[in-house]
Amino acid sequence: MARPSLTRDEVLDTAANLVRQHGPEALTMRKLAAELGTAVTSIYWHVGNRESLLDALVQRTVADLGEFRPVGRTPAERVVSLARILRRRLRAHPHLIAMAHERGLTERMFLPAREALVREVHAAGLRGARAAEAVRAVQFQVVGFVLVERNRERAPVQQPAQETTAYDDPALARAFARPVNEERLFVTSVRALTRSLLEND
Amino acid sequence: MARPSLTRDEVLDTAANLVRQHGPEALTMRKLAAELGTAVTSIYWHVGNRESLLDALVQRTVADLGEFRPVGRTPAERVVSLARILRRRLRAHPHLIAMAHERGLTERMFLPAREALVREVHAAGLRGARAAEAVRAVQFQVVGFVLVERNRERAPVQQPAQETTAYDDPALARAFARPVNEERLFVTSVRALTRSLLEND
DNA sequence: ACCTGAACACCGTTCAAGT
DNA sequence: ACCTGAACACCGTTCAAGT
Repeated sequence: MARPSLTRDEVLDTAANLVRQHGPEALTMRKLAAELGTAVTSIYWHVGNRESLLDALVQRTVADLGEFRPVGRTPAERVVSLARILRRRLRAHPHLIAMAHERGLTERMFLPAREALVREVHAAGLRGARAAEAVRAVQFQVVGFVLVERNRERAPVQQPAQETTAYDDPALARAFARPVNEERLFVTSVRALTRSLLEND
Repeated sequence: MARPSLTRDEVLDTAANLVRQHGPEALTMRKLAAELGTAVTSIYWHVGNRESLLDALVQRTVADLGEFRPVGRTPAERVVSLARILRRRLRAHPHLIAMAHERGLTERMFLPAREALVREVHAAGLRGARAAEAVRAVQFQVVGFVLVERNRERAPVQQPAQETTAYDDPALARAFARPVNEERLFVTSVRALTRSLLEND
């Protein structure tokens, strides 16, 4: 006993815990079964297979990202604030990003913020296809940035990358030698992109 | 016989072929050994293990990306052209992007283009830390975009994503319903980012 | 220096059988 | 409707033994 009846939610919860603590590669059907105190095969009845289990995990997490309340006085400022919120929320689930990416669910990750972004782009005076393109540009930018950034974190040695070229610009060489300030680079990038996109020329 | 002596390069070549034809997940040590006509364990002598084999594959491919010759009259135009070249080269190796990413080698992918980018940013009048930041912003943008884009291609059903919200902008709703024109979105994004970054204000 | 087969410790998944 | 154990078809890797 001690196991009244296995539910799909229980499977998902336990799986989510395993992922949170040891990463997605540690989530094997057999370990999960052990954790749940059931036979491996029981899991299959509830979630189909490993792939759809991970899919479900990603979807649940993305759905839980919460609401997006922008701050700032101009639409551009508010877009930047939305980007920062989305980045922070995604980074709060360290494994989500890679998991969603590996499962082809990257796009899902920026859907929660889309509505809020549309509102700001509208406020800036863009409509129709032009507005949609601006929203998509920001979405690709934010999610792409977070993907690259997360990747750098778990990157290996981070070799100096044969910094042979001198560039005739010592300050630039020093800047490249320093580690990247990601928050700063992110804000600079999003601000630069947004400024151009929201210009009504 | 028929196998005079196994070399590291031969292992890498055959592995690269397997990946090109069937994707990285099809590259198992056992299949590779069968393809090579050797014992599985021989491979280990030459390349260490599966992980470093894939690392070597990524590095070799990235090193083969070739030179970057920008076109255009203004630095901004030339930066955009560099971004397009890099994107095209990366997309020419469909599995490279995901492989590099999964291995924490994402950063490697944009090193070949860095030197050329620095030149243009210098030509635009930026120096030092400011120039380095502009280069990095473009690099993150390009690689992030390609990551997101590649991911969308192998994405599942591409569910309409509960397009419940009406937005009060039918043209925008239609734009979101249409598939993304990625080349166009890419150029728009890079151009927008570059324009702001290269402004000397 | 290079190659081998056997063995270990894992996987995900299927399926017939149980209650 | 739900759970089980046994079995299948894979993996990557190690290691002692060969030449």
